[in-house]
Amino acid sequence: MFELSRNEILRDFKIVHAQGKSFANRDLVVYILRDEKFAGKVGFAAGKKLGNAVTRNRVRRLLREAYRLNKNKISSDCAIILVGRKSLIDAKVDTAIKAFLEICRRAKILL
RNA sequence: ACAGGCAGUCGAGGCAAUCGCGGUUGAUUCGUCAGUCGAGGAAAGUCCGGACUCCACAGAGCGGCGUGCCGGUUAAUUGCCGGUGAGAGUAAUCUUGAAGACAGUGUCAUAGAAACGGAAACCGCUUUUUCAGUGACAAGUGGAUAGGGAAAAGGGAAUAGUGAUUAAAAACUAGCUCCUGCCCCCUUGCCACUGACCACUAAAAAAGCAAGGGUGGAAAGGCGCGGUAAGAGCGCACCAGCUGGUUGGUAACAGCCAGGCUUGACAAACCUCACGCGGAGCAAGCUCAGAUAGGAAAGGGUUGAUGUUGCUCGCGGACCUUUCGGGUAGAGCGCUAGAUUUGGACGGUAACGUUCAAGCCAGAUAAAUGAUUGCCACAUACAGAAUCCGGCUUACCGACCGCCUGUCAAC
Repeated sequence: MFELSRNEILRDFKIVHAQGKSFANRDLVVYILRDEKFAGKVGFAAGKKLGNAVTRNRVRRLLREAYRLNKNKISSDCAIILVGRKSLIDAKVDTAIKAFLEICRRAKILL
């Protein structure tokens, strides 16, 4: 029930990024697009500003974990992109989860 | 013990539980379940070299690029190993971009007289000439003085004669002697003036010098003795360099002998010489599927489109460019069993090679290693595979092991 399989991974980043609504706080940015075509898909990103490949990998894994543990609290009719920010580099999973849920509440996609 | 040098090893700290990810194997009631493997020494920078793929068969010349002591090693290299020269260090050891500067062209700022022409004279050293000064001195001229010689002249005494006769005297004459002594001559010292030559000093001119000073990164082999007017490889000894011979070494080179005496640096300036290099790169490239779909229009094309390297040749030989309107951007192969990993034996100083045994050790494609909790020694740097290997370079917390050198102490 907490799995994250291959076909849940988003491929069409450009469409979601361009057409989706964005929500942000101190720790992350979330793009949300309600579309049946991409329903239930998710993508994770970390820009080059965050640092080298190791730190970017770490941020992506944090986002992945935050989504994985909470995906059943979210409506599955939309595509989501999570983008990490600098404050997440040294953060623990708790802060990422808090930030993610806070944004979901604002976007009204919580079940 | 301290100081130093060389070479190497480890490194998401480990364990447990729960949730989760990629590959793969097996089972399956096709929902899943179980097993197993899963980032690095640099995965990095992309600086070299290859493998592999496509481009005639990978070709020729010019150009271009690279390399540059010698030998070896390798698939190959700007790598590595061994050696030589030079430099640094007491030493172990380290550094080295190390062909050619009498084939040519060029550069050497500032300073300095002069920066490669066998050049250049600023101070300086030396010779000659001219002029001036100083000193010393031969000599000359003049002056005063002293001594000597000679001696005009004067004077005195005595003598002789005349007088000169009886006897005498005055007077006269004579020479000798004595005294004074002009002019003249000689000598010594003194004073004044002149002063050849010599020495020194100053100036000017002409010539010689490359020793010394000074400038500079560098001043035309170094240093000493001789030599010289002063100097100079001008001569000699030693050292450095060059050329030739010879011995050793595969060679770089080293040793010895002889020679004439000597050639600045820069080639990471152009250049010369030798050797090497075809180009593009896994988004290479191949296959399948799919789309009204092997579209349409214009232009150029076998008198050569286009490709092959920048140019020329040679080779191949039918498409190419632009615009319009669309479509696909999915899957598989390439892709990980290899110049492979570990261990041993043998050969080699070594790099490395040969061989035997055992093993399989990431293969993703929005891209897999994470999260939480607890315990332990409590502390983690640089950092994340994308076709693969061999090197180089750079980054780095902390630790460990071995060998070697020097100093001190003890024996």
